[in-house]
Amino acid sequence: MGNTNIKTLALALNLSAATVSRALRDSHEISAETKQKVWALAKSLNYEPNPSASNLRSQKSKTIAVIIPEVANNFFSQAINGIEEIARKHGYHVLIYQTHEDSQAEVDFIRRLLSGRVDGILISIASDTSSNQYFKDFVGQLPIVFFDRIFEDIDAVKIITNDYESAYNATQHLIDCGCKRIVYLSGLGNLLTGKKRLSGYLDALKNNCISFDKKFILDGYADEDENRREIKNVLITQNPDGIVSSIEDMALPCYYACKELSLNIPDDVKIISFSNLKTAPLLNPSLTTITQPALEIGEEAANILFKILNKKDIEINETIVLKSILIKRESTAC
Amino acid sequence: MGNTNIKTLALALNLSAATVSRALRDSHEISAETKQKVWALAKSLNYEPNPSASNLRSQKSKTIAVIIPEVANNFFSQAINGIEEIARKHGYHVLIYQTHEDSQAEVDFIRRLLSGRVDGILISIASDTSSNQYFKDFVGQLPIVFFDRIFEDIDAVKIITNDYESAYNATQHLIDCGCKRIVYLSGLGNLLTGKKRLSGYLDALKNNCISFDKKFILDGYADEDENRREIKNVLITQNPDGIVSSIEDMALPCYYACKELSLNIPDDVKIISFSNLKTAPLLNPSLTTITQPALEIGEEAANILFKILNKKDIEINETIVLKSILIKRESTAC
DNA sequence: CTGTTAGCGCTTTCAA
DNA sequence: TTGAAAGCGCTAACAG
Repeated sequence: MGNTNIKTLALALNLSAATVSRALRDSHEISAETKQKVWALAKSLNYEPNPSASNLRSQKSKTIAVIIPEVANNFFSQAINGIEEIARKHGYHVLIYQTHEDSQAEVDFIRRLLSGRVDGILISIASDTSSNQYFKDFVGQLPIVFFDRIFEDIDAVKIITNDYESAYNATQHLIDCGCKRIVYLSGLGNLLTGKKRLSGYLDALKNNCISFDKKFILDGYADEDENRREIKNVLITQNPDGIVSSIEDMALPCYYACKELSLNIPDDVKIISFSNLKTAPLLNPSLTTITQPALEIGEEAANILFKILNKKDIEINETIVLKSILIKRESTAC
Repeated sequence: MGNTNIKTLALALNLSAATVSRALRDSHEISAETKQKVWALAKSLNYEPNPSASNLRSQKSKTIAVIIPEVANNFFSQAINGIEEIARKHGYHVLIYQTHEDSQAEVDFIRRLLSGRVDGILISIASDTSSNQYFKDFVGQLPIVFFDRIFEDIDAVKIITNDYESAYNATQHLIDCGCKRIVYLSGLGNLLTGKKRLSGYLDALKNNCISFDKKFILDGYADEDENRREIKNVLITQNPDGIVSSIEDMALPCYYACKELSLNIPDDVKIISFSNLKTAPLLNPSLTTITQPALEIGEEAANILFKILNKKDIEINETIVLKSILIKRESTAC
């Protein structure tokens, strides 16, 4: 909108547009004197280069896209924070796209982004996404880094957390606290994340010779009221003394359900949940949490993307695993 | 990146670039037959128009910028959610910029955005921002809508919440519950938001003839540990029976401080806080909250911006006030 | 060290 | 209904 452009500057200084352009980019083939004059005028006129023109010419957008299920989510908003930080350092701009777990929206976003609007993509795939076929087609067209919700067999860098281990440790923690009947609140079942967490839970049970009934597993992720009813039902019929919640959104209805049934937490039932709600364990010490390093995941993902953009050599289908933090209760066990 | 462009299509179809361009935009001066051919080929080749070229030519970016203090904040992430939603509906893209409360960063972002990178800006100003002079200069250069953290005397649309009323009601609520010594945890003191909240608190005290000591007001927003220490000190020296926290980040250290001093909440001290942590009042019923309609604020702000962009007539310095929700405890009072 | 020229991909007169 | 041509603002060969 600032209507001063290179031509304006060139005209005012009796220089050619090319010289002005070079001076602005601090080219070594321009005299110090000329540079000073150009910079001074540019500054006084609040000149800002037109990005469309520059991008069109250079075939670079200085912009990356972040495609995620939701912004208003503790994990993703922290990840964006990290991403934005790193992008800023590199002088890049950050576009945000929410899929709301809709894989069709996801595909549409990506297709539109293949037009040169961005130089690279950071993505955490929708839970709804069933096939990686589409992704396989477009990986290679544009630098892309998957984070948290990834495809396992795709030719791209992936950043994940140690979900199997975390779920295993969480379950082991409950077992160590004396739990015998441990219910698992499932979520993101389609995704690797969800599968790994489930395996961790199952293996911990198995390795401790704790009996397991498939009724201990409750699939969720519908509406909250329904989840609460379902959980209540499990609490009544299975009478668990421990609960592992694989997603934050299930922990809360679980908490309510316990209250409704006058089950004391953690005396009657111990709850442990994956959650990036920083304050959860503090506001309510009975809710032990496994927290993913969301900020670091965002930073790492962005750093890798910029390495790729800068053509530093990168193992192109490297998988980087960061560690979640298990926050236990301070005082009494669990 | 998709290297098919209008020229490719034109060549393949024995048409001119102009005709293809018109066909793609469904111009009425192109025959149905030609349009079909163009569309078919475009689809089969996954053609996507190059936005830089299109933007350069049309002087429109189909992009808006959101400038906020932090993404990883319950209020702002929900607001972004609303903004992204509306932008999507209009076929617009959303750029995110975090100021981290640094007004210099804020100014830098805006200056760079005046280059045509975006068609409009949605902003919630940094608490650090002292003067609106810079903003006065650039308002008018680019459509801009202020939300939540605004300048009062600036010639632009502003979306805010009823902060005075909310703080007044919150304080009144505590008074109705029998509180006599009500401490106020301050934040965002530079901003209108902070000032209004403080006034609401003060007026409620005054109108109820409740004694007030300036020691009842605690300024915060440094590091959390220090806040906790300060609050602890106030709890000891002022012996309050009620606390109004003007920001979410002060409520938590306040909660800790009470615990450390073995003060029972809400029996000894009742806490009420501004907060967009959806689960706060549920995880811990003793923490009553005033919740801003963050999603709606985002939607409203974006809607107004698009009205401006579409040149619908808009009262250019209209101020829209949305209402916060006071979530009281379900069971016993306060 | 600086200028001339061409062109990135698209849209839009203007002319046919 | 279609085409030719110009130009958005910037950059990069190439020439001097």
